Amino acid sequence: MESEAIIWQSEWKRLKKKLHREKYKLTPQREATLQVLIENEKSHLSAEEVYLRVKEKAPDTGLATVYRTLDLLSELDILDKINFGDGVARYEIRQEGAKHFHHHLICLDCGEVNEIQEDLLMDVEEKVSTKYHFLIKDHRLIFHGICDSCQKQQK
Amino acid sequence: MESEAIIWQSEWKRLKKKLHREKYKLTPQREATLQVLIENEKSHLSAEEVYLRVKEKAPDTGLATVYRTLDLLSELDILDKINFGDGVARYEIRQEGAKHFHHHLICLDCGEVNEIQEDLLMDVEEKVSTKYHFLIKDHRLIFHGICDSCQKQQK
DNA sequence: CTGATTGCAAATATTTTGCAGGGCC
DNA sequence: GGCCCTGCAAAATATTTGCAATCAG
Repeated sequence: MESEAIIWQSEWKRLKKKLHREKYKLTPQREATLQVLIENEKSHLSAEEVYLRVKEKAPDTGLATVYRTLDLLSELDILDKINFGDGVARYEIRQEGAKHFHHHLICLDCGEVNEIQEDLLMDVEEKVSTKYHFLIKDHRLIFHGICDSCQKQQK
Repeated sequence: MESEAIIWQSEWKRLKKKLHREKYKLTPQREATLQVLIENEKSHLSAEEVYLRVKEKAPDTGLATVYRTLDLLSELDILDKINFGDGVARYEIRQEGAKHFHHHLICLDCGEVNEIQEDLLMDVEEKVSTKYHFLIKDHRLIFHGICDSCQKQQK
C-alpha cells in the first residue's frame, strides 16, 4: 500500500531528526534497529528477537549493541520498554503525541498480545492525581483474560 | 494491636487450609515463606528479599526452595507475582475476595512503590470486555510519576 | 513407608560492563 | 586527534533444574 510507505517514511524522518537533535550518531546498527522496530510496530519484540532481525540487515551487529541501542532509544522516548511479567523486556515504537496511550490484552490461553488504542484512563488519572497528590507521567495497563477466538474454541 | 494478631491468625489458618486442600505438604520452609509474605504484606518483596527474611526463621532454607515455594503459592493464587519493569519479580499476598484489586504508584524519583486500594477500573473493564469480546480475568495498572514528597522537595 | 520436598551446585537466561579497536567530524 | 560507538568476551543478575538425601503425612 502506497500510503503505508509514506507513513513509514515520515516516521523514519521524524526519528532520524530526533536522534540528530540529541547529538547521537545514526550508525548502521541504530538504523537497522530502528527499522526493525518500525517494521514490527505491533509485535512487542524482545531484545533477542530484535537482535535476530537486526542481524539480517546488519550481520555484524552484536547483541550488546542492540541492548545499548534499545536503552538509548528508550531514554529518548522513541521506544517504550514494557514488561508483561514473563521475565523478558519488550520494546515498541512510541506513538507520536505524548498522550496517545494504548493498553494490552494478554490472552491466558494462547498468549497473544493485542493492543487497544483508546485512552481509557482520563477519569482515573484525574482521580488519582488529585486524591494522592501524585504527578502522573505515564501508566501501564494490562488485562489478562481470554481472547475472543479462544472463548469460541472452548465451546 | 490485638486485632492485628487476630487478623493474622485467621489469614494464617485460611492459607494452611488451602495448601492442605490441594494436597501440598506444609513444610517449615513453606511455613516460613508464608509468614514472611504475610508480615510484609505491603512491601513488594523480591525473591531474594523473601529468601533473606526466610533464612532468619529457617536458616537452612535454600534460595531455590524459596523460588519453588513462591511459584507454588502463585499457582494457588495465594500470591500475586508482579513485575514493575526493573527485571525483578516481586510477590505479595493476594487479598481475600477476588475483586479486591489494588494498583501501584511508582515514583520515578525516589523509587518508592505505593498502593492504592480502590477499584478504579469497573467502567473501563465493562467497556473493554464488550468492545473487544475479551473475557477479563485480572488486570495490572501501574502509574509512573512523582510522589507527593518528591514534588515538595523539588520546589 | 513413600512420594513429595529439599539443599546444593551446576545450568540457563537475560542483561550489563570492560576494553581495545574503528570510524566520523 | 578526540570522542562516540562498536564487537567481543567476561561479568553480573535472576531464575531454573538435576539429583541424592531427607522429611511430612
